[in-house]
Amino acid sequence: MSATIRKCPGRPPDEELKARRREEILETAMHVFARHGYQTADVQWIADELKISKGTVYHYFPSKEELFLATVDRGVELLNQYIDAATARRSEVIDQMAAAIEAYLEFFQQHPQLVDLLIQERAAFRDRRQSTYFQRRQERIGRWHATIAELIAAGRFRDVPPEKVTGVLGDLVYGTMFTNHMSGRSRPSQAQAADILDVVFNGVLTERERRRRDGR
Amino acid sequence: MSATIRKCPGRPPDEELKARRREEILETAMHVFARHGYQTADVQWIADELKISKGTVYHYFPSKEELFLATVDRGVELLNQYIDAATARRSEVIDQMAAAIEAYLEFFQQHPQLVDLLIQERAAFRDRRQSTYFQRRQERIGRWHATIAELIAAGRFRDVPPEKVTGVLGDLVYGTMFTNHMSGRSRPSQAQAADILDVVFNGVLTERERRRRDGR
Amino acid sequence: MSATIRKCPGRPPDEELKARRREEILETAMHVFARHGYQTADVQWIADELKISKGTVYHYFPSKEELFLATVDRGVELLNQYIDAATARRSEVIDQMAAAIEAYLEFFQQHPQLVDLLIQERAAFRDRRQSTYFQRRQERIGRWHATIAELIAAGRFRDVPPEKVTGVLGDLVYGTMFTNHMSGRSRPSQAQAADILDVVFNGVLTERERRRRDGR
Amino acid sequence: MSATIRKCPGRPPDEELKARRREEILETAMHVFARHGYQTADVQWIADELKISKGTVYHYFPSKEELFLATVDRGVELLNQYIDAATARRSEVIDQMAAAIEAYLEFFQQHPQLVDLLIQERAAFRDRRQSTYFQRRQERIGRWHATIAELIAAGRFRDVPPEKVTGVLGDLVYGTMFTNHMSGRSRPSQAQAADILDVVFNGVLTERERRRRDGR
DNA sequence: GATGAATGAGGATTCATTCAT
DNA sequence: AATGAATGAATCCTCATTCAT
Repeated sequence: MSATIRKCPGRPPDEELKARRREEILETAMHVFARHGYQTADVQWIADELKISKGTVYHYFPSKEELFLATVDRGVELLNQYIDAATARRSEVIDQMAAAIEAYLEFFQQHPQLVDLLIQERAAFRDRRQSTYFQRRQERIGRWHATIAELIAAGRFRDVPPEKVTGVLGDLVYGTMFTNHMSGRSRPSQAQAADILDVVFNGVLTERERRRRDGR
Repeated sequence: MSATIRKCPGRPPDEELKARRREEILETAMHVFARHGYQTADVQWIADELKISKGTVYHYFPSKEELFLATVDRGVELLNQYIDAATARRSEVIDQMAAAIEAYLEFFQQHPQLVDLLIQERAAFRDRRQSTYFQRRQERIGRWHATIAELIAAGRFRDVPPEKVTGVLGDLVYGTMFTNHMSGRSRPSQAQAADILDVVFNGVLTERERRRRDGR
Repeated sequence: MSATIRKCPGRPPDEELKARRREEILETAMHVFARHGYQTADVQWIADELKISKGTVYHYFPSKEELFLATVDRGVELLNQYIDAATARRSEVIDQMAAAIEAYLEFFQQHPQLVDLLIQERAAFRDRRQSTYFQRRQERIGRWHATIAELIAAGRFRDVPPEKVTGVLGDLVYGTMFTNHMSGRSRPSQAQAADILDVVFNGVLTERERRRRDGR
Repeated sequence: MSATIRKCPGRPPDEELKARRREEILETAMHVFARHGYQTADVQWIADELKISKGTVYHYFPSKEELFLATVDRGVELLNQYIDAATARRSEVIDQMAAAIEAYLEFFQQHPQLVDLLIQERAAFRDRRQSTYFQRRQERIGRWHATIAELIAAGRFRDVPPEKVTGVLGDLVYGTMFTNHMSGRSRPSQAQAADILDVVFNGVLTERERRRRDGR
């Protein structure tokens, strides 16, 4: 299959098998780590579930720690891909923003394990590692700043610093997602997204009250 | 601080000492559990820091687990007391709401260990226990529903379900607090509270855009 | 039992028990390490032989490595004490020298485990540690240099550098002891000492040959 | 041996290549085992250093143990060849004896790994195997007994049992060589040989003292 | 022949908990 | 009550060896 040039004798390294195995291990590891926690989870359990030996797991990942971190990386990567896909289906910017929020909540509802992985990451690597989630968030937030700046220029958003908007919205979806899972709340993600957007777009004050407060 | 001159003979049944010891242990446990995590933290470390023996810790708490949970309970209790005190200082309802949000963020900024305790609680007792934080939140949220209903009745808040408001606000402050600590963000809690209130009270849309969307 | 001043309540640390246990563990460890080798030996085996738990062994020694090194130290210490005791029983210097050699060989014949400990030490800690044996040898060799200088001054030893004599003799007894154990040779230590002394004192050449060679 | 049809085209049954490979593996194994010890050394490391696969190593040697023992054998064989070559260059018997001692010390100074191999052999195979070194020594010692008997007959050596002389000399060079490496002593092997021969040939006592002692 | 993948037994160390004093 | 000693279950990782290709 692989068209790699081999020296001559010997079993050729099967790159495809390697990638498949890696993926299988990561998938299983996600469930195991999410269910039992990083510390409690035994690498043996992951091996057992895949019907491979513990040694094989260590063949693909040098340590339990690396395996865990790769699992988190993969989770966050999948999340971002999901959001990007959803966003790409809309043309209008405000629609894109709404789609992103909805996709975000939806993804976590479909993959609740990721929430626990994020918690485990912090719990176990508190001082050794900056959160994968926030690292990626940092890399991706810029584009939304630009979008909001456009909306302000177009007179559609109030003239507030774009960082204020992304900050509040980011914290809000993050808090919503966490609260969902830690409190066992289950509401359709569409409805949740709608609530968020209603409040953040329109505010909760009546127009009268808003004017009254402006006047102060 | 403690003026106890204790010596061997004839000790009175000193219930107060007992309570003080318990409190000291909880205080130390909070730091140790927050810094090292529930699983990693060694009961010996807590004993060492207090210059008592491990056996003594087990005198006051039947197990590491109970000690940890008591530590979390105490943390959440202190948080709520802090919020209540701040709220009590205002008479106007909207001001109270603002004060509560500010106090919430302030408390966690002053006691970042509590954030980690909440994470550890979930990480370690994922399926055995409902989160202390959300349990208490549940008990306390009702009063805010009433408040908001009043504000709606008074024409100051738009007529949306009070649960929508508390839901969004609760998730938002929770997410803000978590993000602060997990991403290392440090912004004065007053400014953060102001941002939150500006967005949630006034929304981000301009009046023109809001009308446009209403028309749709 | 122990007259130590105790702070107040609590079980007093039993220093005597502690020392006894340490000694017991070291004694057992010597046999186990000598028989099975450092790497192969399981700390559990030492615990089993003493009918204590592995945890207890780790209570007294922080690691297998430290336990092993303490075992070697103790062995070399006992060797030196044995030699010193034998030497002290003689008044004449040449007799003392002979006694030291005999005691040296005797000790190793009685405690063959120590030979293996020395080998294991080198085998396992080749580059991390200078040999305990040679460290102590270094500290103790000086006194023999002085003795030999006296013998030369008294016209009893030929005028050769004392280091040459201690060097050759040291290497010779070391080699003899090692050879005994590595080749399974068993000869009474007295006879061996006599051979060594005969050769080193008198040389192997006949007087005629010696003169012939001097004349060259 | 196996008559398997080989894919890669027309390689001759190259027995020479096979021998060369074996030799390369032994050479590398010597360094690796000497540096890291038998137990610690990983067969993978040997393979890595040779840029071959672990499987190939197992092609040439059935087990780690056999590989190690072959390595020791080769080392002792080279030692003996070196000594024989040096001895062969002298015609006079006492000169041959001196040359053998010098060559012995020289070889170990040039191949310090062999010392560690000998130690490792004992450390790891304490009770399973008699030392390769002493086995070969046993086979070769006879010729020296004959030589010494001749020297005694010729009136050049004192009339002592030849075994006493070979015993003391053998132990002495062995001890010297070990001490060199275990204590980090570095002295030119010629000087060391000279010291050994001076003491063993002439003894350390003065003639007067020798007579005094004979008279006792 | 040569290789890379897979295996799984084996061992040091930790630490919550118990208990005698 | 307080202490320190003792316990032993629990778990990560290594690595010699086998084997399919």
